[in-house]
Amino acid sequence: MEPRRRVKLSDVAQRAGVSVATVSKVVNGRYGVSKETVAAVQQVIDELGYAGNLSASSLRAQQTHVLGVLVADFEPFSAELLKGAARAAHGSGYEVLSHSGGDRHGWERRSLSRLGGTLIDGAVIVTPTVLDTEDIVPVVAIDPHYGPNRLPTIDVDNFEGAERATDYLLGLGHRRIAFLGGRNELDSSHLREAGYRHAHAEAGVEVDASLIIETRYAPELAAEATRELLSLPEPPTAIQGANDLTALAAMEVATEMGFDVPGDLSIMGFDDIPEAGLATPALTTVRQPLQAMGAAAMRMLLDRIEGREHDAHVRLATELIERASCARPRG
Amino acid sequence: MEPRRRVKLSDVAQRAGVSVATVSKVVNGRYGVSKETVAAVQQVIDELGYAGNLSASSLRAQQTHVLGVLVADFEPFSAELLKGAARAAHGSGYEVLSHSGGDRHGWERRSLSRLGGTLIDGAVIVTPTVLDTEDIVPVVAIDPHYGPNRLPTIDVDNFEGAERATDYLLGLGHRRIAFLGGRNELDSSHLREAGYRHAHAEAGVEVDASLIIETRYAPELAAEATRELLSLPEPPTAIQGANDLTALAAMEVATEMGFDVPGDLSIMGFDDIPEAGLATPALTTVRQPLQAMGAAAMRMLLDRIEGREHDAHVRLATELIERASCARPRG
DNA sequence: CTGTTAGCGCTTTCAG
DNA sequence: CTGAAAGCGCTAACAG
Repeated sequence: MEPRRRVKLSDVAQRAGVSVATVSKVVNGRYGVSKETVAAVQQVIDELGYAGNLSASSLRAQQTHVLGVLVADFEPFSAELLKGAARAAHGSGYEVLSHSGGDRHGWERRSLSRLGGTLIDGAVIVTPTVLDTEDIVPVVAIDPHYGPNRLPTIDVDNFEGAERATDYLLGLGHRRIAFLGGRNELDSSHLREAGYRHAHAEAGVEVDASLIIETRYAPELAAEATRELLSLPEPPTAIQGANDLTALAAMEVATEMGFDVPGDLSIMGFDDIPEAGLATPALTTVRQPLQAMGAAAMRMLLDRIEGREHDAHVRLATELIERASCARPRG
Repeated sequence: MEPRRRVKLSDVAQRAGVSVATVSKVVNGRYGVSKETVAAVQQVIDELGYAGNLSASSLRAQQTHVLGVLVADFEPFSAELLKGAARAAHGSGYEVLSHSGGDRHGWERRSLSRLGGTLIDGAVIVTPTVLDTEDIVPVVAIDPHYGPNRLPTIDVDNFEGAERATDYLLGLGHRRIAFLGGRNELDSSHLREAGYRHAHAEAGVEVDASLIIETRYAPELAAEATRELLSLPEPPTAIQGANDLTALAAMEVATEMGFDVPGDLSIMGFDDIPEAGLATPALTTVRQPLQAMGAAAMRMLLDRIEGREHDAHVRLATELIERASCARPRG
């Protein structure tokens, strides 16, 4: 079968012997069309398998009943959030469309400009870094740059989560704990490092500054940093990653270099993406309830759009998930 | 800051003192604009943070450089495929947009009609059931209804994968193996059941027809079926699910009912979604290389669109992943 | 109740 | 090299 032409409103109109306006009314369930006409038009719609063109209708209509989940990239973290957001949208009468803006700076603003106002009626934005204010359409942020800001926000207590993780390592007896930082301009990243430092301070353990390296959440940089760390005259006995992907990269390098995890080196993550539990050894980490966060964000967006009251900021609890990548240091 | 108005092409044109046509040319890098004009316009674009409206441009232009990944729903299976597809699109010059059509019948055709031709230049469609032919825009199917059909397709050998899984159970000594089927109208589902039957035949073990129940890949139906199965006078000693979600639902019910998995009952899945490895006990299953399948589909789509030669059908290998949910039957 | 008309924001001939 | 004008497919007044 040759690539078929898309069937459009005018095709339906012509076949049904009515105007496009009438068909449009039928499609959108507007009043002011006789039962007979509705039936006749509907019949043709079914025959032809007509489904409205989203670009065209969104350009003209004020609402599309499509909500966006805007992410920098489809990686495990955002994929989990997406699952949760989609679940929360079920039965709401809204469809969900997810757009990956590509990692470049300003992706969130760009995505929003390109889709907002026409294509989507609102958006959940995952980890925006330059956007701190409502813009074009209703927006809810997950784990944004500046912590609770002018955007309705879903996040977790990053400080407390990281602190607890460090405490755990300290409690195991570690005294040289490296920290593979994220991106310092990100609030969540900053807070995780602060939690790490605070736990040390509380325990009266001094932090060796050379053990803190910024890896920008990039696995390659984390791998490189780990190589350096483990080549030190006095290597750390534990590595805490600013997120799971970072920790997992560290684990891979450590294993390659012949270190036994957790025998020679303990590794701690943050996020609890599915890959964390699947790693060998399974990664001990701080769980963010990602799907619940995605769902909460979607619910909040729906509340905004439909004019319901809602909190401006929802903070969910983290949980330390003890698996197999941390143990007491040797000796 | 009050909800800002979207900045449009005409705003840029006005501010730069040129026509919209000229701005459009600059935005799209068309020839026939003087260097000075380009620079001036570009400056205004940056100042205003202009980013073209996707609906509008897609309506007029023949290409959007956006590719769709069309799914019925964002669940673990499609989320994995999406990760792989997105990875393969990196650096291709195409953005990816994923749309969840909602589970209703005909979602794939509807999604394609709504987005195809205007919004997206091509699509990867996950598990289409009614679409078997090219339509509007280039399409690649992952695990479609009718097996290798007229659509370029990515899949795995479902028959062989299921057969191997059943063999494994048979090899462990199981003789009463229940099969929680998927949707019989789906080719992959059909083949998995056929593999299950064939393994029995080869081993000379008769299949008890009352042990085969169609659960339509719905966890609730799988749960119900499991309850019935385990209430039988002579319950099965193993349950093989048509997919992981089904198997996981069975595991949950079995555990609730006081059965020890794998002590009293072995459970086998299919797919190896992340949740399979994370379950307790970890699910033994047949792995489909989901991310690789998503990536292969995206590469094939890119090949089609850019006019490169490519295979019409790529079949990837499955692998039996032995984890902890299967053991020898008691006695 | 139905059709005509005027755009939505943008791209693309086609004149100037 | 630049701009005026004609739509892409659809919706929303507004007449009839």
